[in-house]
Amino acid sequence: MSDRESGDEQQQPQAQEASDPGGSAEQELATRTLHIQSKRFYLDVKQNKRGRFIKVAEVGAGGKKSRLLLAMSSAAEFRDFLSDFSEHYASLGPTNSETPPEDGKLKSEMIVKDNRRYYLDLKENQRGRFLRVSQTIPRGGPRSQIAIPAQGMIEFRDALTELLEEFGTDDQEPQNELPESRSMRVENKMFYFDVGSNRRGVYLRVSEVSVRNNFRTAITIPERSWGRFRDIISEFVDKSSAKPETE
DNA sequence: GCGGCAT
Repeated sequence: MSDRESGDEQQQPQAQEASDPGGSAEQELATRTLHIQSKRFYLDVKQNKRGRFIKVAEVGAGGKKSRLLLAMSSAAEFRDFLSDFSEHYASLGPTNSETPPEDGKLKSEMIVKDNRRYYLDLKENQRGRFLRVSQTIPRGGPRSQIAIPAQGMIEFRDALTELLEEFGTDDQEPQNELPESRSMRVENKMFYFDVGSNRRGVYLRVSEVSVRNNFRTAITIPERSWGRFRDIISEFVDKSSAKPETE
């Protein structure tokens, strides 16, 4: 069901580290808590093998939670826009002044980073003015959004600035070098083992090519599951009565 | 002490 990374909120870091010697766990580098009117915002700098990012979580008075993730570079753009938005906000007249915008949007900006788009809209409703930040990912993925009371934009920006000054605004993707490809011949087949990586992570592609007719098939194994593949193959090896080949 | 014109 849950196909999203970082989808689970209540994870014990220690337990996760222990069960994940490979190191794909998230580390929490720093956190800030803001109280803005009835809401709490948590700004967490986190890091996993995909890189460093800031998670913004909003907790409403009723315990309603929402969160969104920003790469460090996007967080920096966001921070800069927050200055613009608060300037604009400061220049506005009283709420519900003579020119209510038709779409309720007083000012909008967009941040694009890879697949993710962040829409920043300063809006106004009966309750007052607020900055709506919504994150969309393509293919109809879940849209996450938070709403920052306009009065809190400065405070929010300052907290973000502190974190960015400490942890940088670069998305240093560790792009750790991938293992060399391997291949081996077994009877009339060649097997190729190629490690690659894409947006969804690192994977091992095992291709089988017939020496006879070049017929090719392949499977793609996500890195997370390599250990389980190994374990299952080990079980079969242990139960096997075949004599091992000489290499 | 909210609450965000939208799935």
